[in-house]
Amino acid sequence: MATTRTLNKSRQRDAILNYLLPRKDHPTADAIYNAVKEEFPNISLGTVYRNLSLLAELGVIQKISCGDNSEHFDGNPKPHNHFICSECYSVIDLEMENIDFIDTLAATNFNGKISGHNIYFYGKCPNCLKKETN
Amino acid sequence: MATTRTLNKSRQRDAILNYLLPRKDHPTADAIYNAVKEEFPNISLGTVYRNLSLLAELGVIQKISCGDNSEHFDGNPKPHNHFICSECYSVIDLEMENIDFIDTLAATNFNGKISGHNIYFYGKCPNCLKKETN
DNA sequence: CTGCATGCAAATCTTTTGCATAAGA
DNA sequence: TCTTATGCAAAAGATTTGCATGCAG
Repeated sequence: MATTRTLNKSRQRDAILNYLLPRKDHPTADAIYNAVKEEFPNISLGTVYRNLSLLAELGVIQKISCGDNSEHFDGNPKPHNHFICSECYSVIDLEMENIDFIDTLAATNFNGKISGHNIYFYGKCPNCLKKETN
Repeated sequence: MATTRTLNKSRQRDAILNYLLPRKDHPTADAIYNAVKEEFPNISLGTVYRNLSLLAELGVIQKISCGDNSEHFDGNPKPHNHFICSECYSVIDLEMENIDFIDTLAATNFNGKISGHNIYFYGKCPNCLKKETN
């Protein structure tokens, strides 16, 4: 049988979500922990991790692996593309036209089933680019 | 001044590289460690990590973050796209036509400098797909 | 009440690092 | 002999987990 998951209301989970949803950057669990701690001084890192995992599983938020050895979280669950700065590892949403047709291109000569993709563009972010010009 | 790096020959590094280069899968550092240990019973995990990082920096191999909380390594340094199974997390090379033009699409409305991209397609790998049909 | 959620600490896992020694040039 | 590489163990980070307790339904 399928796992039945009944969610109780939780002030902590709400706070985590409220913090993350309006953000444009993509904080780590630890950053979220430190932010939410201002409202809930006793909240624990474990709770933050548990809720972030839960929310990601439910598809309410996204988990992003950008290669700096810690997961980042994105309050926007809809598929979209990211830019990761090779220098400072900041993660930025890219607003670009839909290119889902690449799934079809990828499916050629592949025996598995492709259901989507994540694209990480890389290079230098506006900030690092500016610093460099100095 | 630029950092001058003089590489000595190293049997261990060669063994790591020889193990990785012909592979089609994308093992983790630990998997590589266990494999190379058969030839060098005394090799240490630290040495494996040090050499993998070094080789990745030199552009001889690639480091791949696929979201399972450990880095995978790809003996093919040339840009190409990967498929990651949502179920078993195996990482598979995709052979598909070049779609580098998406960099240009992504650069629209973006103030940073885009120098490339990594695409991770996801879905079910041939193996998991087969099991499911049973 | 009954079960889900939390806080806390300990445990895991992955990766990095310091240091004394070994190997390469 | 001088520098780079290694092995080992400890350290550092990130994430997970066990458990007793607290809160929601």
